[in-house]
Amino acid sequence: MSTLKASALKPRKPARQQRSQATIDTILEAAARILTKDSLDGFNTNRVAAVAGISIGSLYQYFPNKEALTAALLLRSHEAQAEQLKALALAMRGQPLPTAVRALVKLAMRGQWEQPRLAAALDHEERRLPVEKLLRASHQAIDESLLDLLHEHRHSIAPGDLTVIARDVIDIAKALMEKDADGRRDPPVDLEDRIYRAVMGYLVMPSAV
Amino acid sequence: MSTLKASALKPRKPARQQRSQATIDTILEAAARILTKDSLDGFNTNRVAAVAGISIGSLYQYFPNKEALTAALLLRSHEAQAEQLKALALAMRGQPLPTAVRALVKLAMRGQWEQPRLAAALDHEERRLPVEKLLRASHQAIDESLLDLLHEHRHSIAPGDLTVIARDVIDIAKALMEKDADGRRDPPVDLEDRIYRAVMGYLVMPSAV
Amino acid sequence: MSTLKASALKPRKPARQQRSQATIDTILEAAARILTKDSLDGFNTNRVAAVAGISIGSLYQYFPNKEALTAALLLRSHEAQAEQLKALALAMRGQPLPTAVRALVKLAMRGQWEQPRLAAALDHEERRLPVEKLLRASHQAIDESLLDLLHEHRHSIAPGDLTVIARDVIDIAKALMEKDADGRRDPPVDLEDRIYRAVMGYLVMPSAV
Amino acid sequence: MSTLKASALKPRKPARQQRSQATIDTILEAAARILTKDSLDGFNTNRVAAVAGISIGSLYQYFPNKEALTAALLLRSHEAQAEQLKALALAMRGQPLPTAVRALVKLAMRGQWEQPRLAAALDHEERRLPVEKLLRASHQAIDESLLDLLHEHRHSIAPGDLTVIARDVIDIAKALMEKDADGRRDPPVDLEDRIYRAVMGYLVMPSAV
DNA sequence: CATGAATGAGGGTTCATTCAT
DNA sequence: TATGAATGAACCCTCATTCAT
Repeated sequence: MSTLKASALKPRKPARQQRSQATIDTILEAAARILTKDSLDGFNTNRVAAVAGISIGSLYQYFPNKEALTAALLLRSHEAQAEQLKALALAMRGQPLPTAVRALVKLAMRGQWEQPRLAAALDHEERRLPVEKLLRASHQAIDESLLDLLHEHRHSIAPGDLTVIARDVIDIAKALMEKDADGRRDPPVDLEDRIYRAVMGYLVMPSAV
Repeated sequence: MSTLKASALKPRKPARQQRSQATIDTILEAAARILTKDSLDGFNTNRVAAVAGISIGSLYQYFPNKEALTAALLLRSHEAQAEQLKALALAMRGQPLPTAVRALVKLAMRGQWEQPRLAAALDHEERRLPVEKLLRASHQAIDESLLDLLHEHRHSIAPGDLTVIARDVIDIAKALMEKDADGRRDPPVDLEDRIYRAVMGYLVMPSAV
Repeated sequence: MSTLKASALKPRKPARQQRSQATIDTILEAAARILTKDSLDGFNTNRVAAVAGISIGSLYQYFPNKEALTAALLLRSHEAQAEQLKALALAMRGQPLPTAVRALVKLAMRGQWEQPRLAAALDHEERRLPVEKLLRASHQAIDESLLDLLHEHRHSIAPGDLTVIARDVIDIAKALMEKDADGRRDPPVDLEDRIYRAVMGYLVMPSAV
Repeated sequence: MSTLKASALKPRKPARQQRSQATIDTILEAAARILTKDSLDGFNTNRVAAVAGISIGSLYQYFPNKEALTAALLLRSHEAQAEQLKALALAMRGQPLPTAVRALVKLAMRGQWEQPRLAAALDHEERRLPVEKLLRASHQAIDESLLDLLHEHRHSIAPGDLTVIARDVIDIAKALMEKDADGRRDPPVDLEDRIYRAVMGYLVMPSAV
């Protein structure tokens, strides 16, 4: 119930030296590994430091508190997604909408499926922490790529704010994946088709009756 | 990281006197209130007892551990949903599909919107706890009502396992609501339309291209 | 670490009515059963009441606190032992010492072995609680029977205070049994012989070199 | 009634800095002091930490749970005993049996008498906890020393498995001491003689009539 | 800078005992 | 008298965070 200030989420130092950056990466990878294997249970700073092979004191040298560490993880994940999406949008230029959506779904599944617990945990933390400002740039980049992807098909898409539509599409895809990902080792064979169906349906269907 | 056994989630007593049942209700209401206001942070047994105005010992008379309390909350919520859905399915018999879907969306929003944090917290806990068996009956009832709702329109719906479709529809609706519900006081005006669009789109769109 | 007063160990009422006595017996039997199966772990008043099939309130009607219940159990056990010993002493009159000691060992083993956990728990509690006064009569009766048993052989026994000798004999026998009884289902075949040997050795051996 | 696993009894850290080892010693000494003064009542982790002058968190850095602390105490005590016994066995080589037994009794009394409640508590916990594996080495060392002590007198000792005999001897001595040690400040004057008598009697007396 | 020992507030749970019905 | 709901002190234990070395 502790109230957090967005300002507390910034990493502690600019880390201009490459040794620092390497340590930070090690920490973030350790954190990601723990979340991947154990979800938010078992995700504590002492454990992260241990898995990273550094002392707990060092961890706090780079992150002023646990939330900042989580936020950094979140930022990293969003930046990676933004980048992938950007590449995808570029590659799909000139392709028909179904092809583009298929590719989008595949991308989403690749990211989410490999580490369902990590993805779910990050999602959860994104809601809990005041990270809006921190992630704004990534969110915008993601929005832009999606707009880029959708804009050339805007005439095949039912009317509506394309940005909102883009975000909804992401959330719909995530929801279906999270549900099915839970404990399983492999995704159900029909999952990709169902997500495709949901996304395409949403895009094509007019919202008013 | 503690591993839980499903068997530990059962409530403790059959509650013979009505005083007991009243206490149980008080506890569950206190728990729900805390989750509504503070989400999972601040949801601890001592606080629940304090808010309920009872001693911590009393809480543990009725629930063998915190998880059992959460599970009871979960069960209660699912049972309520199942009941509402059943009534809805009955009322929508003979109505055209769009009308039925509209009604479904309105129902979902009413449930979710009033207590978005509670709903999100319960969702999260449902994934974390081994409650499958406990909730099986409710899940089945929900499935049946949805099937009931969809079956008469099966010819307007793209082919696929209707049960899977029904569940996906629920998840899609939930996802859009959770995202928009987060901190806000009132739902965005267009939310209902967007959910309707997503659900109808999923129902109508064939999954294979 | 609570300090106990011997006066707190008395049962609450004289229990002149036979219904009361029956309830008391039920309670004591439940307590004994729990100690037999689970040792001191799991020996709590609520559980005793539950196993006895009465309410916790009723239990406290007959025993002012947990210690009083334990004390009653202890008394009962000592009284039974005293009685058995008395009978044994009588039966062994005129028998040679080895025969008497054999019989004594057999008796001890019968009592101890059947319920090793109960016996150990009671032993432990006897040391912890201020029950000396309460058990004095039983202790005296036991001493007397042992004296009775030993006195006619006093010329075969090494010199020393016969009462002290009698008590030591009991403790020696108990020690060997408790050690061997621990988890096993059946006593080692040689246990009786070893106890016999220890007891006879102690009796016959002069203490000074 | 909680079931314990032997694996949970290991200490937590290897204690790299000497500060750690000092803390561990402080903790163990505090624990021993509490058991010495108050027996198992009042032996709780918070109190141990308080008496040790450290925080409760520090205690749990070194011992994963209360049982592990108890086990460490047990191990320490057994190791000390093993060492003393070894020295004694060495010193008694070539001495007549009565001399050796006298020395043994004196040693046992010194250990037990000074801290009768500690000794009794440890005995009790040794039965309750799954420490067999942990203490195996110490037990073997003790057995060996006793064998060493007894073997050269095997012709004066009644036939039987010398190891079993050695253990019985220990148990007999302990039993007499525990009984007499209870609350008293000083041991009864005749205690040493009585223990000597019991032990010698057991050694010399043939078990079968 | 790195280390890791130390801290202690916080939170889950038990169980002897009381008391209104 | 019996009942059993309610009480709360007492424990066990975790983990984010600090700070002396």
